[in-house]
Amino acid sequence: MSNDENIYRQMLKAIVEHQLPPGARLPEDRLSEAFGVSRTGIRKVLQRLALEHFVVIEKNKGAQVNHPSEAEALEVLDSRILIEPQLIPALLGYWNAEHSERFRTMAKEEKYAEEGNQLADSIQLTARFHYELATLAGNKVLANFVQQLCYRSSLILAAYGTRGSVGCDCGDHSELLDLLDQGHTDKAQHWMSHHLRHIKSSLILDSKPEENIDFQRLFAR
Amino acid sequence: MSNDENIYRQMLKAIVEHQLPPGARLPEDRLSEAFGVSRTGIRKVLQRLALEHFVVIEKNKGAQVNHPSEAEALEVLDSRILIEPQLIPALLGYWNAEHSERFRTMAKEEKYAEEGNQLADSIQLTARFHYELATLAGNKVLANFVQQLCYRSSLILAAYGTRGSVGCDCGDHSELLDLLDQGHTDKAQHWMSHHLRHIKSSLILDSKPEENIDFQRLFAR
DNA sequence: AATGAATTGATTGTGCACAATATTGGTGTG
DNA sequence: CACACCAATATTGTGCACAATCAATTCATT
Repeated sequence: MSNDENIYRQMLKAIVEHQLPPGARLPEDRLSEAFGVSRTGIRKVLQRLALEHFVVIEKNKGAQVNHPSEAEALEVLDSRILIEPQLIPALLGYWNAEHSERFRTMAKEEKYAEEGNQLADSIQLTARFHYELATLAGNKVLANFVQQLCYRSSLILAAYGTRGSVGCDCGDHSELLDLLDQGHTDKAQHWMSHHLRHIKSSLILDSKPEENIDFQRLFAR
Repeated sequence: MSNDENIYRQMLKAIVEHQLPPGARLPEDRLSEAFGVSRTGIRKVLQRLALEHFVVIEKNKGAQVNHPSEAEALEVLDSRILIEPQLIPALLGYWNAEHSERFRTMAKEEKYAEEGNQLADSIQLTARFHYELATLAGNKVLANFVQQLCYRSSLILAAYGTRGSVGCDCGDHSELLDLLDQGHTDKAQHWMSHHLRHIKSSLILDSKPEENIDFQRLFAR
């Protein structure tokens, strides 16, 4: 694996696992000495992360971990609600016992990680479950997009999640696997939709003013 | 607008308008003197275009305009087929006479451009119609993705399109606007789906070996 | 004491130079 | 003549230095 790619993954991992909280500044000097490369390589990685909305770069002010706006948070979840259930029919065309086995293992590990309060593992496994499922539908373009949305969801949960819950409390992912094993397309789609809506509605949107506070309106006489 | 952004747009424009054909090499030196900036700025733009799949960068070999594989072409169209019709319900929630007016103008310009064989304008307007419609659905995350898919579709048509047709021959976009004006959600969704499937099926997939040409087989005696 | 200007320090933006790598054409040898 | 090896050229990869910009503190003035 190329060196850039390596740095990229480490930073992405740190962000989605909530090691680097939303809003954390990311000075190029510090990072360059941490990874032992020059600023050139760091900038490349930061620009990529910025395009994927994991960091934001302000001109002449540098990069910081993106703190998603409420609107962005809702839109990411809505995107998943629109796409992921739609992938189930294609997915079921390929579904077999081997896949079932693999995902059940993953769901178990995820459950243990959550029960054991292993935040990082729990986050990774929750995201992986969703985007590996998406990958099985056979469309790489969509699968990559879903993967990004899943990682962005992790970041969103860092900002707006109920502390302790990094994903879904409503039962666990094995319920979906049961439906897939039984070939219940409609029910599986419905489950997925409900599942994502549940996550969306569990976000704590306390309407912090965020950016661009409108003082005109706030202090209108 | 920042200088980088300006260069980015010019290059993207050149690619989607088929000025730079799929497979064209993009040497950094040449570009840097063309735009009057150093290679640093060019590399930044090229890396962004690579992430968005408009160019491909091979390590130590530089960048060239992406020549989408058949699989990629089909996946991009399938993605649009899955997403765009689903945006119609949300879209209709905001639809009004003003929008209708704007899009009808656009559809007319598009028609003239196509009849006048103004390839570049025709391509731009076709793409814009779709992604501005997507924007109206109110989800920026999805709208941006659709926009990318539309531009990638332009590139795909450069590689696999029937010469002369850069979009849709099955009637034109004003048909959709009629359905939207009448508030026929189902019919509008169906039209969009049909429209995109038509474009997909019009691709000429002649199974060119593409990359990694198997000369063994090609010149087998 | 409060306000505004100026200086300092830290950080990012950009160009340039050199190192690393791939490709092409040539050269020598079996 | 065929083959392998080597050299030359062109192009990309990476680090570094300097310029530009921003934030904060200090200083001067009223």
